[in-house]
Order: sequence, then structure tokens, then C-alpha cells
Amino acid sequence: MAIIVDKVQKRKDIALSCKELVFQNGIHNLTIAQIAKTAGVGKGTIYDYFKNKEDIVFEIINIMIRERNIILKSKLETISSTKEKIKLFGYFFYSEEDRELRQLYKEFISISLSTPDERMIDFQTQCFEGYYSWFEKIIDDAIANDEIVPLARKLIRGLFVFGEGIFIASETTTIIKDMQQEIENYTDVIFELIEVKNNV
Amino acid sequence: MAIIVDKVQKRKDIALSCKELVFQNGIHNLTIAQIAKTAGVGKGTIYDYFKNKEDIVFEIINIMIRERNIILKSKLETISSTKEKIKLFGYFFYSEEDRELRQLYKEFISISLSTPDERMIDFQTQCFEGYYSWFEKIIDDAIANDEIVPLARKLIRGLFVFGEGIFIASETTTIIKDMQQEIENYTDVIFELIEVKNNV
DNA sequence: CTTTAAATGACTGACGGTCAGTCAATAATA
DNA sequence: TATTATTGACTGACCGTCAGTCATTTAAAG
Repeated sequence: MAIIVDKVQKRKDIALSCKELVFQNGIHNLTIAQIAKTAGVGKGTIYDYFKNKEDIVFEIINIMIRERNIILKSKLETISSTKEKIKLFGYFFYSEEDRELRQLYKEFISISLSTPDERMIDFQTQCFEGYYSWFEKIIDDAIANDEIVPLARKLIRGLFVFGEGIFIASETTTIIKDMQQEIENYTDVIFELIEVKNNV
Repeated sequence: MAIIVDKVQKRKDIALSCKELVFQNGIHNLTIAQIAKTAGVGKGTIYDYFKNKEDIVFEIINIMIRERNIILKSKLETISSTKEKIKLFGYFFYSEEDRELRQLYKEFISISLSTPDERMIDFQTQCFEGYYSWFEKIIDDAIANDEIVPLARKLIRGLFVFGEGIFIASETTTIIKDMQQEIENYTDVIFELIEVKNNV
């Protein structure tokens, strides 16, 4: 036999080694030759592990989002307020700590829209479903606790999608001045509607 | 002297002449050479009227959205129900009649996200502002008419952004099965909350 | 020494964008 | 009216870049 490398691991290694390069240049001002050089492999090797340039971005975002999800989950566990839990989902769209990932996510959405790829769609679907079920659980628990009214269930979709929609608006127009404000305001309004009022 | 052509008009003519080509191939499987051939001009001429391929798409979508806005405005005038007026904005995201424009819009969003261009941002901003002020007027009128409660004003952003958010979700995941359902359901729920109830 | 996975980088074809030159229409001049 | 000059529009051959391929080389394991 010959050397057997861990293809999955090497794919990750190559992707991560050019993470900074992607953040600095964006995907468009980035050549495969540059990537190969940075990763310290030949250009052909890149094609042994990735379908194309977009696939590399896919791998990076895949790794980073998985990492982030672990952190998100543990953060959620430290929060008791339902409203704050919901707000934590929107945090991604304005936090300084997620700036780089957000930049990448933007480019990833752009790729998904222009050149749909089954594996990318699957990944996005999986993320969406995951977050959505967290979201549902939070809302359902709060309903069971009598914190919010059962109608809230029907508003989940809207709350959930708000961040995405306002993010796209902020990236494609000059209208959204303060993402955090937008997201917090909207959450507050919705909670005003669904919170169970103890005394009127 | 020499011939003076109407640069603005010719730009439109070239863009429209390759409209079908763009719908058939998408932007990615489309070369400037093809566009030039279809438009019946030399490759160099394309660059006298457009900055690049994206600029051509921008011109096409510009023309089509302007046309659509005129139709939308006249449609709005024939509708008296507030809820139906609001739903008409969401119509874009699922109607058969807007399929081609939607396809183009998707690619346009993709371009805007990956290679921001000031003129594109300005156009999007203008559209957003225009629709938003229509939206606000509809809601304000309904509040003045005592159809819906004043709180509704604070939900405009959410209603407005819902379509965009769910559209992106439907294009990047396999979760959204029925756009029309999603949009109509959500509008119905929101209206249930904001409609003034005459008898309880 | 043989086998075979892995790695490579020179090569190719395609494409975006440029630019020197051509053409056609008018204006100026005789 | 005929001739020449001027100018904007238009063109396509050409160039540089880059994604992706493939014939060859490398090196570990038996």
C-alpha cells in the first residue's frame, strides 16, 4: 500500500489554513493558486479535496458555524429569560465577535443564490431546522410556563425570519442604520403582544 | 460631426435584447461574447454602455422593476381591503407572473451581496423606501379608519421584511414548501392581532 | 522491487476586458 | 456641388488571468 491520509481532516486543514486569506480578500479577489500556496500544497491537490473555490468557502463556514453552534447552545443554557433567549439568535447579525463569520455568511448566501449546490442546500436546511427547533422549544416552554400566550407559536416563523430579512436589507441598501436596535425593537414589540399580562 | 446616439436608450435596448438569454442561461453561464452577438453589436460596444456583465443585469432588472411598480400601484388602487393590500406585496415572491423577474432578482441579490456597487445599492434603497412608504400609508390609513390598532405601526418592519426573509430561506433551503401559504398565513396571524374587534 | 495512493505544476481553453483602427455621418471649405 | 476634415460610434483581434486537467513524480508499504 501507500500513504493513506485522512481526507476529511486534510480538507479541514486546507480550508482553515486559508481562512484569513478569505477574510482579507473576499472570495472574488482570490485565486486557487493563492489558496494552494497559502495551504502549502500544489494546485492540483486543491482539486483532490474541493470541487471548486466555492467549495472551500463552504468548508470554512461549515466548520465555523458548527463551532459557533456549540457556543450558542451553552450561552442559551445560561439565560433564563425567554425574551433574552430569542434575542440571542439575532445577536449573530450585529455582534462584533461574529463579524468575520457574518462576512463569510454573506458570501455564502450569495453563492447559494447564484450557483445552488445540493450539499450547500442540505447544510443550510440542517442549520435552519436545528435553530428552528431550538426556537420552537423555547417558545413552547414559555407557553407551558404561562409566560406567553399560545398564539406566540404562530409568530415563530416571523420572528425567526426577521433577522435574515433585515440582514439582507442592511447589506443591499443604506436603510438599516442600527441592526441591534432593529432586532431588539422588533423582539420587544412582539413580546409586548404575546407576554401574559398578570395585572391590567 | 458624426452620429449622436441616445446612450440611455441604447443601453436599454441592448439590455432588453438579451433579456431572454439571461433568463435561459442565468448570469453565470453567459459570456459577454454571447450577449454582444445576441444584441447584434461588437464586444467592445458592450463596454461603451456597461461596466461589466453585472451592470447588464442591473439594467434589465431596473427596467422590469420600474414596469412592475406601475402595475403594482394600479393594482393597489383597485383593492379596498387593508389585508389584501398588504398581501399584494408578498405576491411577488410566489406568483407565476413574476417568475422570471424573481429569478433575476435572486441573481441581483446575489451580486449585491458579493460585489457591492454604489449604483445598485442606491437603486435597492430607493425601491425599499418606496415600498416602505406605501406600506406605511396603507397601515396609517387603516389605523385612522379604526380598522386596526395603532400598535400595528410597530409591526410594519416585520411584515415588510418577512417576504424577503422567507424568500431567501426558500432559495437556500428545502424547508419552505409553499411560499404563498407561508406569506398568507403570517399576514393572517398578524392581522388577527392588530384588527380592531367590534364584538368580543 | 512492485504496487498504489498522493501530490504536483506545467499546460490549456475560456473568458473578461482593452485599444488601435475603421466607418459613416456631418461640417467646413472651395 | 465636390472634396476634405472632424468626430463619435463601433469593432474584433489581442492580451492577461485564471479555473480546472492530467501526465508525471514521489514515497510509503508489502
